[in-house]
Amino acid sequence: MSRRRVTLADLAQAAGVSRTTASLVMTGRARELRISHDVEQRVLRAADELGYRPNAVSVGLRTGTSRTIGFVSDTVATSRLAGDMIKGALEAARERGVMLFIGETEGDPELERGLLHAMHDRQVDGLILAAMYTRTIKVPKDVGGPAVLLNALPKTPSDLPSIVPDEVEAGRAAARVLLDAGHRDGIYTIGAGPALRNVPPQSVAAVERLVGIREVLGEAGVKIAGGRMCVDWLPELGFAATADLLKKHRPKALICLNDRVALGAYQALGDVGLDVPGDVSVVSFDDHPIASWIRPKLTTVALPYYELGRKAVEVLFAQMGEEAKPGEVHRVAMPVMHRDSVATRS
Amino acid sequence: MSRRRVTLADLAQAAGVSRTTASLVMTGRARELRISHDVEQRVLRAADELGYRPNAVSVGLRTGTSRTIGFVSDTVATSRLAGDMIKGALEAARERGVMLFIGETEGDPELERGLLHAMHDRQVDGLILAAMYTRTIKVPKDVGGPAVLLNALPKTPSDLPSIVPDEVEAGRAAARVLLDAGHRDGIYTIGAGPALRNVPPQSVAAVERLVGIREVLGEAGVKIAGGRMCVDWLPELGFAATADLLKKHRPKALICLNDRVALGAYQALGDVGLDVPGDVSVVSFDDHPIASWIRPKLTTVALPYYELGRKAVEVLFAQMGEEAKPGEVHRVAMPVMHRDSVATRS
DNA sequence: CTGTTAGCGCCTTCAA
DNA sequence: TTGAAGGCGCTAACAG
Repeated sequence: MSRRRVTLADLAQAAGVSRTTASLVMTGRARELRISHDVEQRVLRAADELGYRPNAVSVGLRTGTSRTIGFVSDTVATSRLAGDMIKGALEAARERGVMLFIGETEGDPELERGLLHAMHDRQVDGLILAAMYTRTIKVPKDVGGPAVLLNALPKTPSDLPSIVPDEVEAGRAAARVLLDAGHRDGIYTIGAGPALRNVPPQSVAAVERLVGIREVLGEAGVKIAGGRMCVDWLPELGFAATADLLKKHRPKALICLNDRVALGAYQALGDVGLDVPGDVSVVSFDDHPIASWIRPKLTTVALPYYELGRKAVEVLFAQMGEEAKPGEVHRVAMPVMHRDSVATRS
Repeated sequence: MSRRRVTLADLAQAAGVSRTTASLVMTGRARELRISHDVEQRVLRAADELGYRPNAVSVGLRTGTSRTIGFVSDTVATSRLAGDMIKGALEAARERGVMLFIGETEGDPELERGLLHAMHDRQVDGLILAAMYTRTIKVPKDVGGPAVLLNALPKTPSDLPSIVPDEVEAGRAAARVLLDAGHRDGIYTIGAGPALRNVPPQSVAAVERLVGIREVLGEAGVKIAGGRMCVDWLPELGFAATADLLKKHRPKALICLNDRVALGAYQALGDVGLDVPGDVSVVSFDDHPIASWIRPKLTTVALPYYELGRKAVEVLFAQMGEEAKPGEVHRVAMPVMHRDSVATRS
């Protein structure tokens, strides 16, 4: 018994019609072209029995379309945080009957060129250019065809739409969490700030979060008491920064610029016998898995990875369908995860 | 200026040769078929100038091969731990000039069928069937063509090769770490054990790790003092299990069945004022990122995700090339990450 | 050594 | 309402 795929010709023969007719029926244009109901059923039945499936490669060659999009990232696929971004993209793609190619550039322009070529060679219908952490990227010039930037903004003006988390609003939300809990003083930032220039290099998240924080606090007439910057948002550095802060100050609330930093802060706080949230409230950003693993569970403003991924393919499809507004920036809301690290002050 | 892709015909015309000749040159068979050096150079130059790239879709249709493999997982792509698996596969694929389709089944057989179809429709050259955590899976029967199981073993005998971490050896290694540090008693397991039947359902890792642990300890004439099982390896459950253990016992060493469990154990130990590793040594498995974030840094036997991914495509290619031994199981070594959670006993 | 010819499987005018 | 024919871009026999 032959394992060869059944082709349209096989199907046509089995149904006793021409290939054209079979094709028409299979592409759902039987009604439109007024093919007899009888013939239509015959074809459909034969297709079912033979297990006919159109060869996507052939269709691709013929139509120039592949129902495939490429997901190219610096290293997002491997980022433990951002697998959800792919998951979101994957699901949105599946809903549209589209497959996903993935590739990583490792930040190497040479690799990036190669990948983009390999994808174009395979006639991808569109491209998602993703970054592991939110930042500005240099848009490769050989992006032929529809593309969107995911978790990234173009370094130089570009027509490509961007999908990014709404970090400014997240900053506002974090500040509001503290305000709502009655905090008015003794608020310090860890990881960046308190001034806008004290941010890790390249990090748009840092400045935008800070902007939001300062805005809401400012409106409420509350001053940030101080802060410590970390060149990288790692637990060790968060620990060091917090330990250093504690040498001179007794904070009542910490806004950590992300969860890994917060983990370090927890450790430093613990070392000097300060209780979270009894003595010090902590808010953070990202909603990394550890946020709900550490004790007390961390109240944090979540990075909406899954939604970002979904949105990317939605925008990409809009892009592919009509002409979209060039360079539009889509901001995805960052939800607050209320947990146990913030105490109410009277 | 036309943006149309340069075709072989264009190239042939520009070089003043036939399409065949151009094709021969471009596929590197000029030497073999003794095409004049002069013509070869002319074609190569023209190709370079025109930026000719063969249309992979067309090649696919013609040759039936697509230089593409499919990576299908239950939900590994999104698993924060296992992004490295994809990364490994991605790199090994890139080295071979192959692209990766990815898809997730969410454990839904219906989705799985659909995905497999979609991939076959696109003529993938091979399939990687991956699981998020090591376990036995039901091999779908419509896997036409070469395929390998990644981080999974077939539930019923199958011809497909498997690539899995060498958990038994990992268990041995963990036990040796303790033995080498002079531990001879007061050793408890957390997450599973001490008996082989006390394991979370479905988890092959649990039983294999336990087997290795018991083997080495047994050989050294050391008895496991006791243990606590967790139905799922989560920090909370690790905490609860350890706290419960501490009500009755004073362990000198803990073998946690994975890092998340170990995190919970740390918390429980801390609560009763026990110091790691001063009072209690801790070894664990997985090398989750938190292992190096918590204090003291956790000594753990690493899950070789990256290597697993690489190996999967290596085996897949071997599979595609020659006939491989059916059903072979490839075990990838799990390296010990020596850190600070184990103290030497005199 | 190089060119001609014939498809791979499908879709799409154009005729019948 | 259906069929025949051509071609997407490429490779592989087979001639010359």
